[in-house]
Parts: sequence; structure tokens; C-alpha cells
Amino acid sequence: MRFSKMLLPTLKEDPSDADVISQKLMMRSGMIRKVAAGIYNLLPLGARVIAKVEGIVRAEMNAAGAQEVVMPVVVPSELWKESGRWEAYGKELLRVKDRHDREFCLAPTHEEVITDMVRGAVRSYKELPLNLYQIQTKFRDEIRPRFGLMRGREFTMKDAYSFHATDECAAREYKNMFDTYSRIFERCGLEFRAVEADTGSIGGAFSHEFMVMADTGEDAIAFCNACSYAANVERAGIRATAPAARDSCVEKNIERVSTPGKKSVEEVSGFIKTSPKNLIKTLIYDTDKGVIAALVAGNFDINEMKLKRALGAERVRLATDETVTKTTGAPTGFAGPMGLKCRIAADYSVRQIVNGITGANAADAHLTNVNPARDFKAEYFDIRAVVNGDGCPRCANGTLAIRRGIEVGHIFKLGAKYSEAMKATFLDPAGKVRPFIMGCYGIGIGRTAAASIEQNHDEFGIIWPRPLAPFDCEVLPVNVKDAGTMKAAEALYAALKDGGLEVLMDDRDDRAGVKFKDADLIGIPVRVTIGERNLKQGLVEIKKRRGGEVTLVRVDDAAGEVRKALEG
RNA sequence: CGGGGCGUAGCGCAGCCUGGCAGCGCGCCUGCUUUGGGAGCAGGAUGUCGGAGGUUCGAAUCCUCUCGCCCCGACCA
Repeated sequence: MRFSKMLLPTLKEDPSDADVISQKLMMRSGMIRKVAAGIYNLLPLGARVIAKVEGIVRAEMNAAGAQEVVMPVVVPSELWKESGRWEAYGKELLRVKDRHDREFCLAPTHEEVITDMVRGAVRSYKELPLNLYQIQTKFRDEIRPRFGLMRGREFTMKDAYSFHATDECAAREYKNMFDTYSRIFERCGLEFRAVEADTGSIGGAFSHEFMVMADTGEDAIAFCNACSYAANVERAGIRATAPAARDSCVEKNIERVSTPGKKSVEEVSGFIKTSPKNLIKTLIYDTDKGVIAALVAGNFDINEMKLKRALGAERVRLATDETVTKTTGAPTGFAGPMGLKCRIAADYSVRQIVNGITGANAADAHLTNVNPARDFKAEYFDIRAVVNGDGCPRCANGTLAIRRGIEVGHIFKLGAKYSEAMKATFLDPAGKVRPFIMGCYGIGIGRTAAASIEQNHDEFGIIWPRPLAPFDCEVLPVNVKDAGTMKAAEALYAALKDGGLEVLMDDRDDRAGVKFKDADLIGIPVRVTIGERNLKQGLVEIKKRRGGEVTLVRVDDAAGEVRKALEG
């Protein structure tokens, strides 16, 4: 491809509305342009990169035995009503009506459609298992789209769904997909980890997220430094510790202290001159199981996802000031477990506290020398947020560290949630009607490309790993008006293309500096610079984008040297 | 949805407070010079000042409404 013919509008300055590196660089390198909030055009360069990601995904999915299908973007509401998600999904589901006033939605995911497809086509266990995938546009009307392709409303996703006669078979496919995903992200040149994840509203038995490590990631992940444990902090556990040994004589008597206007942990601990870890923080939650009080040591935070699971609740939300007052008899900021009528869920960290401080359930007052076992009853769970240095729940000695990641893939074992709801069944060997056991497996295509940029860039621009690079190499004649330069450039361009490489030739009549800057921005792995000075010696310059290593080689050897550089 | 901010040339921005010819840098077009890291000189084109209404002799500027976009929060297969 010749630069002069390509729609490749690079930008010298950062666009004002971009706030992560990948978005800035995608805009600046002319890969994408915004059409509306969370909706983008892919320009030729961007389309090429996306095609590379899709190519890798497609090849690995096919190799893993999955079959490609294509499902519609516009889906009738009936299917979603069958699964119950027409009501459950909320405003993210963009609903539209056709000219006959029939209801449709833009599909944010395709469990319903695929389940419908398979129930209409598969009758017998003999036709199982099946793994069907598509690479398709999805639409989710996100409350707040951001970060370019990383969190758009319209985005392309590879989604696969597997159907099985038995749990064991579904588990095997889960493993198969786990391995396939690992291969896919390895081939994309990404530093990633598979982590245990929360299954969220899609439901299901267990699940892993594939996380690309990046400081700009929207998810936090806890890693063990000793074993292979890694989990989204939404679900990451903490090693259970035995209750502190207690000596009743150190347990002092409760005293009530006046703490006018001191509500937060910082204010109270500062006022009483003690450490936050001696405070028993009491938060009142409104849940579908009623109002509950959640307790945690003052130096930690409650993890609402873990609280939700501990309670077996569907919905957990911090109570309004009004509910707090009604429950505790005091304004927000003075709640404590003693004398509370509601259910009390306490984190294990509370059990360790000796002579702690709590709210007095009265305005402007706290209690000191409160001792959990002696002074109130609570159910104990692991419900606090993990922090750096916590003990690993899986091994004896490891500690957890928290890093950020971008979720690029997610695999679920779904079970029969959708097949039961939608009566998708087959006949087993005994002639018995059974619902399909299902799995589902997603990869964000654009997000994978964005994640690659987050991981591979420098101050000058993108540094594509070869598998995702829009071109393998770039030929850069310094002065296109020099006949000798152009003769060598054209010859090399042709030779590289004939050798099966994807080549970009910057044949623009521009200054060298402009072309070098653009080359660095666009980030093609290998660049061949052809300049008059070197050419007089019969030499051209090969530069690797990553590392910036420069070598001078003979013109005649250039094609072979490019190939070597690409491999190295 | 709550809080904050921004819409002025293709891009990045100033001008608005205190109303009076529509500006700057980059990019774009023409010519000459230049040609290994975002060139120099000279000339040139480009705007419903997001939209509608109002106040005023006069509105980018003040007022009202509206649309879009961004940030923080809540939310999230």
C-alpha cells in the first residue's frame, strides 16, 4: 500500500476528548474517528488491525473445533421475554420498534438467539457437543461510554456458545476454551492473566476473565505472589485467620464518649486518638433480604459483591440517610452494632478487635472498649475488600498484590439457565428429555487491539507486535524527488510484497522528519529508510520500531534482512 | 440519574467577565527556496461562533430554552 493513496489522516496533537493512551494513539494514527459517544468509524488502518485480531481469533476457534455462524444484530423481543431478560436487563438494552410497532432490541449478547437456533435444529445427544461462534457487532447502551474502543456502546465481539449433553462434557469444553483463549492472547503478543471472576447477571456456575495487565485497566485484580491464585477483586478472598486469643482481663468496660460532628473513620479515630483499625465501621445496607448492618474494621472497606454473595442477596445498596436513622435511631455516621435490631453481617477483621470503638446509635456519640464476642452477636463472613499484602486464600504463605487489568475475554460455564428458561432440550441415550448444558465464551475484539496499545507504546506512538500490526514493514524513501532513491524504494517495495509481506511505502513528497514521525506514530514493526547518502554506498537502513535498533545493510540484501528483523 | 465542565476554521485553542470588523498555532492551496527527525519566505482559501428564541442601535459575548460532547460518581455481559 502506498501512503499517498491511503486514507491515513494522522494528527500532530492529541484530540481533546481522549483520555487514555490507546484512544489518543488510535485517533492520532488515523485508525479511528468518533461518530457519536461510544460509536466509532474504523478507518483503513484501524480496520486492518481489527482484521488481524479477528483472524487470530477465527483461526484458533476453528482449530479448537468451533464453527462460525452469524446471528442478527436486531432481535425480536419475544426471545428476550422467554429468557426473562427483556425485563431484567435494564436500560443497557437498546429497544426499538419497527414500522408495525413490533418490539426489537439491538443485541448486546446472543444467548437467546443461539439457544433458539439450536433448539430448532438439534434433537439428539448424538448431535452434541456443539460450539458455535460469531464475530459480530454488539450494542450496549452504556451509561457512560469512555476510553474509545475500550468501552464503546457499539463494539465487535467474538462470542461462542457451546451445547452439551452432560456437565462433564461442558467442563471439558470450558477447559478447551480456556486453553484456546490463552493461545489467542499469546499470539496477540499480550501480557495477560486468567483470573477467577464473578459471574454477574449472566449467571452460571463459574467463570474466568482474561485480563491484560495495564495501569489504565478498569478492573482490579488480586494476585498471589506464591501460588497461581488470581482473582478479580470483586470476588478475591482473603485467608481466614483464627480469632485473636482473648484475655478477659484486658477487655475493659464500655464507655460512652461525646463525639460531636465526628462521623468518618478518620474524624473519629483522630478525635479519640486511636488507629482506624480499632474502629468497628458499621454500614447500613438496603437489600432484597431486608435492611442489614455490615461491619468491618475501620482500616478496611466492605466489598459489596462479596457481601451480596455472603447474604445470598440479589441486590445490595447503601441505605439512604432516612433508612439509617430509622434503623439506628441516629443520623448517619453514628451507627454501631450494639442494640441493633436488624441482621448483622461482620467481616472477620472485626473479630480481631479488642476494646474497639463503635457508633453509639445516638447523635454525636461513640462507644469505646467494645469487644465483639462479649458485646454483640454477628454472623461472620469474608466481606471486606482485598488490600495489598493480604494473605492468599489458596495457599499458606503467599500474599496478595493488586494490579489493574483490562478484561479482554470472559468464559462462563452457564449450565442450563437459558436452555431451561427457553425449553431448549434434546433426547438423551435413555430417551429422556433434557435441557442443554451450555457454556459461553466472549472476546472483545476492539478492546483487545486497544489493550495491545496500552501495553505497547512509547512517547512517539504505537509499537505493534507483529501479529496485530496493520503492515509488516514500511519502506521510507527520504526524498521522493531523487530518482535513485525511488528506483531502490520501488524495487524493494515490490520484492517485499512478492515475498508475501504486507508493506506500506511512504511515497509522500514530504520532509523526512514528517515521515519519520508518522512512521513512529503508526508503529509498524520494521522500517527501511532509503536515503541518498547511504545509497551511494549501496546501503539502506533497517530500524526496528521496538527498541529502535538500527542496522545498515546492502540494498540487495534488504528484503532478506527485513524478514530477519521481523523474526527477531 | 447526581455533580462539574466544554461546544468558535479540518485539529488544538484564545476571544465571552466589561456587547462594537471573527482571531492565533498547526493543517490545507499556490509559488520559490529547502530535503535524515513534525522546514523558511511570500501569497491564499476556509466559520450558520452547536441550535432556537429573547434583550439591545448592535450579541460569539448578556438572558431563557434546547441539542451534543467530556470529566467525576453511581451502574456494568
